Amino acid sequence: MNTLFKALNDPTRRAMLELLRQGPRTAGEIAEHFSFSKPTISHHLDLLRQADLVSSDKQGQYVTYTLNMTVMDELLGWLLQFKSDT
Amino acid sequence: MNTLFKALNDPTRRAMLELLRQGPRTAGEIAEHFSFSKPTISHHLDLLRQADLVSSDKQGQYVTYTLNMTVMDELLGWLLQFKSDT
DNA sequence: TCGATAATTAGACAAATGTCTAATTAATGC
DNA sequence: GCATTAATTAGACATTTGTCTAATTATCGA
Repeated sequence: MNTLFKALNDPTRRAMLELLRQGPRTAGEIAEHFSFSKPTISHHLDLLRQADLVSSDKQGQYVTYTLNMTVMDELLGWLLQFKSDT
Repeated sequence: MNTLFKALNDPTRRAMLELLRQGPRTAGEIAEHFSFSKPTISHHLDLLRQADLVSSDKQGQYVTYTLNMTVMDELLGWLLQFKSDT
């Protein structure tokens, strides 16, 4: 839960998730959408992966990142706990 | 959105929200539940207020904090955007 | 009016975070 | 084999964050 909120607590990473919503992308393709250096992008992607928000798959020299929704459900559950009994 | 995720990105603050789920509490009552100094608690409450996750009401020397769910709906909406078209 | 209580503000400080450049690893194609 | 390309790792650095103690503000009760 900690790593999840940590991963979400950055506008760039949230934008990455919204980009990946359109479908899997390689690290390079993701990097093109932002004006940060490749290592910075790589670092952000790493944090997203740590939170299990994305999965990565290496094919040749390319690494493709894919959105992983299952962990979002955990967040959804946490959130709904507040809505439950008002 | 930024202040919201920032506010949620701390276990103590999330625990505060869960505590307030049981009903409004004064700053002192909230402080009793944690082993941090009062100023630290006050600071956390301030961040929650900045994110509009809680509202504060001063009655005499006591300040009562109340959970405010409306902003959670914003987060819920952001979240559901991912669930929408899988 | 004054001491006690509730809470916040001010300021310091270590730890975590986001960014960069330089170096490294791994795969491709000639 | 070697230059090129994709991506990550390493390390540095400024900024932000979470915590503390000390000081301040505001209210209560006698």
